[in-house]
Amino acid sequence: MKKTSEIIARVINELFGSDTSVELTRPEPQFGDFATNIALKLAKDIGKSPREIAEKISEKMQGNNDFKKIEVAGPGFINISLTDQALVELTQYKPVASNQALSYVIEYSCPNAFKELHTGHLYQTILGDVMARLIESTGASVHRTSFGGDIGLHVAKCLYGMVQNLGGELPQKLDDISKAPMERAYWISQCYVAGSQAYENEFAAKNQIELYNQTVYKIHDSNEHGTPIAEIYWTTRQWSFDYFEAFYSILHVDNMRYIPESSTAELGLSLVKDGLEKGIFKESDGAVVFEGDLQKKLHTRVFITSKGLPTYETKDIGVIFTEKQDYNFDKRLLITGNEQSEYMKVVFAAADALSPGLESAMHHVTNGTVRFGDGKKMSSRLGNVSRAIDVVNFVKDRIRDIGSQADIIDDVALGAIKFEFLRHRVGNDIAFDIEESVSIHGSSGPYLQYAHARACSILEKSKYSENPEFIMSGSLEESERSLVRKLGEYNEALDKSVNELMPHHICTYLYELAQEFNRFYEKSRIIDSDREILRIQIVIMYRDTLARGLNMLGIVAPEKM
RNA sequence: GCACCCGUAGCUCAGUGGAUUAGAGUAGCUGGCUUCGAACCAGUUGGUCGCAAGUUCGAAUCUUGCCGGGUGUACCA
Repeated sequence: MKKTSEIIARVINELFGSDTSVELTRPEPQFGDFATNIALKLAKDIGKSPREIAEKISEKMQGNNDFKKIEVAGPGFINISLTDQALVELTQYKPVASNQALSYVIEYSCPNAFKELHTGHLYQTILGDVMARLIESTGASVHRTSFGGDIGLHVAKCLYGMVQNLGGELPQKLDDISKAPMERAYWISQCYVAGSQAYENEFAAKNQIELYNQTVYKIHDSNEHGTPIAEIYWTTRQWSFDYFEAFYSILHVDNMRYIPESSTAELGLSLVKDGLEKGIFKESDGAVVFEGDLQKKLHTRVFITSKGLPTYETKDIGVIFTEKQDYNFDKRLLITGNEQSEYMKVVFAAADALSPGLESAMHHVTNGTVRFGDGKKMSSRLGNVSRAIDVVNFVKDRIRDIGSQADIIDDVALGAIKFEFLRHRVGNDIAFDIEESVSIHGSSGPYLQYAHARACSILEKSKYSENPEFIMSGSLEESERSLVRKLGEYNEALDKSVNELMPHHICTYLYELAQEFNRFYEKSRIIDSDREILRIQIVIMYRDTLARGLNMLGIVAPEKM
């Protein structure tokens, strides 16, 4: 594709002396393999009719070995058909690792300690993992981080609930709780709910919880481990971290470094106080604020409260600089829900004021919220529907019902969940219909996994499947050509996903690819056909492309299912 | 009030740094398995791309104004 666009650019330069980059699109197959509207774009500058320009360009392109046919269509589109040989070459193209020297930080998932992961975390963890894979594919070194609260009111509420549950500040009683990370997390979350309710309803509890809030800060300040309440705090905090690890491993996403808020508050606080002296921050009603700017569409936000406590803003400043110190990132990608979009603009602007240039190195991607397509059905079957683990288990059960082989149920269930989340454009809300997501028909993870398994099964039956070289003699038949053409588009879909940080392009592509294969398969006999050698080569390319795409999405491509 | 995001077929979504005849899945209807895995394929029904104006040879896509939905708007995280 790049090669073709360069050829056209050169031709334009020779004809009209202007330097332009030529963008090619993939038109309907009947119009050719590539198309460009460059003539229409040039018409104004050159002062000739688009059609005339297109004719000249196409004339000059004739005779190139890669092109079978070049036509001018409509108002001045140039439609290009490649030779079969050139089409096959496109499938061989490998993208170059262009970001080898760059250091990336990508922060996502970000659950609070002492809480369970909900559906939003599930989505974001999957999305962030794929974003990281996409960036890794360009050769950059990627550091995955997750940032969350291990201090604050929610922790105090939880501590209160735990103490009630244990019958006092009795850390030794924690031994009676399950050893399993998921069950421990469940217990902690139950305590949080109880503590939360007590906070709302009981005056004495509210006072005690506010005391605990102070206590937790003190525990950190003095690194206190001796008191019973400190012991409960440190132990269950670790349980929380263990639970995160356990959950990420269920999802088969790479481990990330969890940066707790307690470790960034101090750094953030000192940076903001420095900034206050430099006039970056201002005092207002006893609080330290970053003043908004109507032009830049920033609103004013508090960084240090009038009581001297750091807000989330300051902790976020802390984590930015922690990551800068530890990884010296060139780019920092942050993924959060889109409700934080305005908030984060302010934090980024403040960070940039503290260290000029930082803002341009940071990029905030916001994801939509996960809604439930059929709320009624969900809640009756699942109870608490917002828990991530319930969604995972539900999908596993459904996949099991369908009758998949036991050893790949987890892979298929995860494939279903991941694909369902990833096929949507990032930023849009996701209507998660759980029944639909486990569907094995249509645009789904299991459909693609099945497609892969089927290709593997065909290859197993042919004696030519070990042949690594693509040998082409003669020309491609129509159904072969359509599939080869589609195979060549993988790299374009990947590039698009990387450049836009939009994984759904790969999803769309893989589904189209599988459909194209199924059409080919209906029409063309493979095994025992006189074109078996050629067709097997195409199936190999197909299987590999499918596997590469699925792996990029963090989905296992099974050989059997 | 102001700011940001969204509005495409009954439902779920692609397509939105302009382009040839708006596409998929799903639901409905029809046809195709003694044949390489039918978890499939083919055909069909279904759309004034929220509304209106503007820019252009050309707008789902860009601009403006409305309508509708969501979110955010200083001491919670």
